[in-house]
Amino acid sequence: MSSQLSVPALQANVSLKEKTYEILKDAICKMNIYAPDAQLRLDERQLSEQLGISRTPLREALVRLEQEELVDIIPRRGIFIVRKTKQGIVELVIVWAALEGMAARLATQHATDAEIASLRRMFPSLGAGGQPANIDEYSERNIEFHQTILRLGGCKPLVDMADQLFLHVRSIRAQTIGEADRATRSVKDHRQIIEAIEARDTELAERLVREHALDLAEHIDKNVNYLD
Amino acid sequence: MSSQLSVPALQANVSLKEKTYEILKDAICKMNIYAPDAQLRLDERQLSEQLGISRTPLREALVRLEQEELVDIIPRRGIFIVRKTKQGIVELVIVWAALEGMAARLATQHATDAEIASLRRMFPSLGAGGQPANIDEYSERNIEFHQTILRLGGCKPLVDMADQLFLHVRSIRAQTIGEADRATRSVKDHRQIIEAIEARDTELAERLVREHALDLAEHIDKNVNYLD
DNA sequence: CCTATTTTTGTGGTATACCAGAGTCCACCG
DNA sequence: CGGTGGACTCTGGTATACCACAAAAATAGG
Repeated sequence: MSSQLSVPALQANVSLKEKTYEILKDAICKMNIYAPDAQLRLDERQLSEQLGISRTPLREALVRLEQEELVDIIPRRGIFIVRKTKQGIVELVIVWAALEGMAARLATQHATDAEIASLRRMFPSLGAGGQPANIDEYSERNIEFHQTILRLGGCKPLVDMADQLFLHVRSIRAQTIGEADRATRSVKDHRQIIEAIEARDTELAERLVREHALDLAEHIDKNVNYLD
Repeated sequence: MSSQLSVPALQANVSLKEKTYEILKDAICKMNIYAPDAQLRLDERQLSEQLGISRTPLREALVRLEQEELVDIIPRRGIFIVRKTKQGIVELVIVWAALEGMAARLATQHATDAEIASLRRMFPSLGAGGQPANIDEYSERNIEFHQTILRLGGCKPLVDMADQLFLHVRSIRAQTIGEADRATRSVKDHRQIIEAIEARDTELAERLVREHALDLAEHIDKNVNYLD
């Protein structure tokens, strides 16, 4: 037996407004807000009952979500989950391209060799011909890859802002990643990006990362039609 | 007499939490938070009295400010205006470089000639040798110039995020703009940037804008010491 | 006189009650 | 039958009272 008293964490010192914020954010991100029958309206009183809390911390959580443009609070009308338009999502991806491009730039200048090497460990299971064996795993690795580049830049606000953008793009991502064509191309792009960063080629790394993201933006613009 | 009934606007439909948010944001941005004797602590109850409102809308305003990292709410300790570190500000300027660079890129591709021409009207009064005649006016025009580039990109989140960053950098900006040397150089940079955008040279415009901003970041890093 | 402990006080956190405006529905009137 | 007016209701907005925890102050013990 352990000689230590192990208590089950008991993270009670996080406020209700914080927990509520996390729960709601999670719930909104996980639901398919583009389904035709999606329930976009949130009822304060009903929600507070479901959560077993009063309206006060709930409202503070909602204020945060409103600021992140996840919900829209219309006085005396209601609280609504925001549906992004296609153009809105495309614009967010463009911003992402700018952020990740800058991160890649910084990574070539400041990241250690060991950090850069970690990028290579991010694609373990590729089938013959270089396509990903498992699409779900690939999707996870893909996200991880981009977040790692952001992190290697060593610039915290860059990471934070990209994470924020990611929230909004997540819902659409699953739809675009499915095409085997894009996945194969994506793997190739990623290899080139890694090589550029390894070579400390600042300009090339930035350009490749930016173009990779802008390519996604263009793809969404052309091929996603179930929005709007 | 006018044939139209002119009502005095009556913009009463903005909530207290909104007004409070604006007022506080403004107040925080205008105060010198780096003064040694600066009062960084905010008292909820005292503030609500001063504003003539209850704590509820005030707290909702504070939640927003916390999310923008303008204040830090520490449970059962207090609410504190956040002092950015020098490195923190440098990082924000780096992000800015990424955003404005992307905006310049987009501007070369999508902005109309008329829109681009508006950039030139932004520097009316230069003395002999190209230095700005009036440092305050120059500072205003400078800000306007950069915000215009952001706008010409035609990508709303780019503008919004840059505005957000601007809040945090504003306090330090007045300090760095003063040096005549930098101002002269800045004017030259701006002219080159305008020319690149006019020539629709996407790569050059992006590079010049980025380098201009990164140059500011470096300058802050090297020459600003009254922080920390 | 110093230190350890208890008490007090002050802070943000939460719950609740009430308010005001917008939308809805139905009765009334033309 | 149709349109209009008004009451009703439902929503978020606001005010207020109370709670829990932490820091500070007071006090007891050495």
